Amino acid sequence: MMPSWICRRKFDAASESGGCKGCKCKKSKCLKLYCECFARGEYCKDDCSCQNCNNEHIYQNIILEARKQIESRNPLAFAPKVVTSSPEIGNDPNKTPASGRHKRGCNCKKSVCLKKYCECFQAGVGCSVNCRCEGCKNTFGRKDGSNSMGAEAELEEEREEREKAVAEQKLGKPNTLLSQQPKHFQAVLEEEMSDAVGLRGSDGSPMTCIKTSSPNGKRISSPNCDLVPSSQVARGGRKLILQSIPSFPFLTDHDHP
DNA sequence: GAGTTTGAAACT
DNA sequence: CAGTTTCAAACTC
Repeated sequence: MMPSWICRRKFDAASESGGCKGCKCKKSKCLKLYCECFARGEYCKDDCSCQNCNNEHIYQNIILEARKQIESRNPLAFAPKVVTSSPEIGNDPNKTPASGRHKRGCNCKKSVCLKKYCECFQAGVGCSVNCRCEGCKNTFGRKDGSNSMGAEAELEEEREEREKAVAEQKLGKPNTLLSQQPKHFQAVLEEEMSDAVGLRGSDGSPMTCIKTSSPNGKRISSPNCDLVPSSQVARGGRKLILQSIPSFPFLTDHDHP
């Protein structure tokens, strides 16, 4: 039987779009971040068509080992990738997920951040200064914050592009683009999120959080930057609260740093 | 449905 | 740690 907590997206946020389709892993045994289920902190499920899957309840120990290994490499590997703004946005047509940002940013070169290869676009958020993308055209927001055209024309163009992109996504497969992040991975903001998720102050100047960058350009944001300092109060008195990140339930019980 | 493209993740 | 390989999703035909 499948525990009810598995793949909540299937039952709530993505219930309309069928966004949670399950993985199709063949070689990773669903024990690496390549596996979407594993990466989300979920067991594989009936929808999956994976092979040699070890991401099942009966392999708890194996999963635990795999997680430890991955976390040893990147402690934030299972942290939410995207910090979205408050849930109410989903109900407000005037607001978009672009208010959120992908924490590590993307590294797109050819997709110009207009396809779901782009993690930012896929999550329905704009690119940010965290991104190292080339030719960014992310319709949810570009990393250069390009409002150079200024004004409403730009906004209108972006809106059209976004709608077009969303429509295209919807045509073939169910669109997960705008689906909510798993609720257990969702960040909640009190008041409003600062621009670019704490990367900029209200005056647009860079925040003081330190971003480290690893070789090959991959960045690992500092915990202070990602999770907001202990005060949890960003400049301007805005407060960011990351909700708990319970991945595999059995792991959260006794496997927590 | 099969094959290709893409970029993250993993590896050396 | 920079470069390369592997991987699976997204995409195209």
